[in-house]
Amino acid sequence: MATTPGRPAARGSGVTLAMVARRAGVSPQTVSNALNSPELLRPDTLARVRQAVDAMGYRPHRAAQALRTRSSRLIGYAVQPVDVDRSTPVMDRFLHALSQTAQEAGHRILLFVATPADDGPGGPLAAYEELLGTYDVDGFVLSDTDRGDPRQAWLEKHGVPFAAFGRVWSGRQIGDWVDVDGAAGIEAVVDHLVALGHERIGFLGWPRGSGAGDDRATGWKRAMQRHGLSVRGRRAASEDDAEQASAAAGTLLDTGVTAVVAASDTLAMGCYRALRERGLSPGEDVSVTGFDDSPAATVVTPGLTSVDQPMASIGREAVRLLMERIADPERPHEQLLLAPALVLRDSTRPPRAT
Amino acid sequence: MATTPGRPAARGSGVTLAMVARRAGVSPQTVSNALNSPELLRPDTLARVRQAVDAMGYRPHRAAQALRTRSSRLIGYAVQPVDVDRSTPVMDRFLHALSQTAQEAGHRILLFVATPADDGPGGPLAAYEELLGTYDVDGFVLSDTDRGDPRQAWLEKHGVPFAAFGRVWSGRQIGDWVDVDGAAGIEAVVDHLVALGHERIGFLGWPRGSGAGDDRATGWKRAMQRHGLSVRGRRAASEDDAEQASAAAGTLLDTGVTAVVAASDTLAMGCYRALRERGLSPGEDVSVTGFDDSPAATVVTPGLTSVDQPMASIGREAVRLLMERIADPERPHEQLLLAPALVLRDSTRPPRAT
DNA sequence: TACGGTCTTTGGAACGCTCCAATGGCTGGA
DNA sequence: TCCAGCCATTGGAGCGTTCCAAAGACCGTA
Repeated sequence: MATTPGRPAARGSGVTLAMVARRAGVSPQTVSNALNSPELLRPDTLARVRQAVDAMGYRPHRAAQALRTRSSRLIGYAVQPVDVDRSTPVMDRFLHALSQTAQEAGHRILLFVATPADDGPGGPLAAYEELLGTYDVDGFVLSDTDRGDPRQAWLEKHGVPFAAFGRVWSGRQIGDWVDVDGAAGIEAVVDHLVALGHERIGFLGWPRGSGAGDDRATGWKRAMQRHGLSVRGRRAASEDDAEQASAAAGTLLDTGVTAVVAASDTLAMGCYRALRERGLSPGEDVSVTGFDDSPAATVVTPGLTSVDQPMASIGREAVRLLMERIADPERPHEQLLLAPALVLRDSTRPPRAT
Repeated sequence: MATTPGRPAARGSGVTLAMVARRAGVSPQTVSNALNSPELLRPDTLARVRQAVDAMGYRPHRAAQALRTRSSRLIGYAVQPVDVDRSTPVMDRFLHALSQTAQEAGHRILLFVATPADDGPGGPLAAYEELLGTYDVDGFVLSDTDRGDPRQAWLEKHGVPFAAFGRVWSGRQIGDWVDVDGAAGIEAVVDHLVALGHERIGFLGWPRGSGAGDDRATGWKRAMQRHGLSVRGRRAASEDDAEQASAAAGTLLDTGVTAVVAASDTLAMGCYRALRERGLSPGEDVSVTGFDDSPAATVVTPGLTSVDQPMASIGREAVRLLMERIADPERPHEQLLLAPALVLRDSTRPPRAT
């Protein structure tokens, strides 16, 4: 009679294990077993307990479980400050996949802010340490891993389970990660352009030194060489900003390229701008491609051919890797490289007849 | 000696209140007081306890605190499925502000997925109910509130603290919320265009029925009337999709408008497309404005004049409202309307000489 | 009827913290 | 000297769960 079944009180049912036990005529431990190790119970007892559980709208108290089992079933994820959104145009999709998968595995995502720079006491790891110190989380999902990122090594050293979106860019590989094969994505782009008839294909990237950026540049170079095409003087670099990119793209265009492969959608947009400033039409006069398949790619005219990172799969895999690591800290590391997908739009067409 | 200060073990210090108490020569309760109600202690005792705390690297165990105080210090936030990203182009900023503010107030954000549609058992509220039943969260932050959204009423009825980003669009106002004054934002846009010399200003919105969309349309109408300008036949509508918007924008352009005010950046991009299809130049031939100041607005050519929603402030205020509601469930409701900021770029210029 | 073995259920304690009520020390006034 | 009154501190219990070890039920066999 405590609560109507199917419509438990919102704010915690107020029903405890002990109450259910009394009603079912068993001990609290048996109710606990009914929920956590049903195979231990005799079928009729199990049925009786389950009925009591349902009738009373019982829900276990997470804090009590966490205290006893020393596991919060929470996964920490650091949200990046906005001004570092360089490589995070589509993080919504990632976060959703993370939450969804975690939830299906009985866990949830806990957000926290961590300054990636060394400011704040204790450096960039202070926030991670804090969460662990209070037994707040069972592990972490990392993203935006960068060259010289201290996090993986630190977490591994302290025996903390984690899974990263992004490989380790310098030194030996550490821990479990999923990443996108950026080089392969760019190679697919080049192959596509070559199939259309392009030969003078430029690359507009970021300044050397960023892991993902150099990876993408490698893909371009590799594909060009595979097709026997020259890369000399066909490469320009700019920060990830449309205005700056426009200038860099200009120098590329002046070399007479018929297509520009950009390392990000933002850079590609800079290329659009450079073309328009010259009275040229993106797509028609010079083909342009981006990377990320951000909302801007769909919305712009002409639609931007881009490389779609499978964010949902990445999120799913990251959580899976973490769950397995938590279940078995000794298992061998797993490292996944996912292939991105080429999304064709109007910005890539056969070159103008020369 | 348990742990080196400044470098506590990562995985929970392993130090408990009782250990600190023993070392400081006081009772556990006194240590607890030192941390939670320092004003109760004699200064010298406080100092002694604090020293012990620091020396041993003590951190309270969140689960134990949560169990005893019946408060998890967690705030639930439902991440939207990606395909419903209509009004969520810049949620990253919002989430960051949420996390940051919550963290400063000693709370954290817990993500969960809730299908907004009625699918799944228990309808759209099942996920909220689940979180409450297990005492997982102290309250919720809502976003993407829509006409007929059942959440506010349900939460209020069950006495659950919450704060919404978005007013209640139908019926009486419920609970605490922050929202952006979309009408005012659009009015500012119109004022700006009028100041440039425009008179034939069209509005490209969403189909009637969405709260935010109708609000923005109202702003346009109000400003037009204030300036004594006609709105007849100057309004078109489309789903939030560049391709569809392009068609709708075309009909507007055919009426001879010199400027188009769009209800979103995506719609504005559709307008760019319609102009280009007609061999016209956005900005030069027809001024265009958007709403959201999404990344696309910066990146596109010409840069899109848009209305920036102060996502950081919204997130901050939402958490503040929630914290105050938790602290005092009886306090009168607070409802905030924040003014968005006009961001001028190259897409708005004086009309061509007629 | 007694007995070893398996399967099922139970009792008690413990996780680490904070609530509540009560203790003891101290001061100042009668 | 004694006691009321205040302040700082303490003891004990309990939040709701699961761990561990042990008890009981039940079976077939001797």
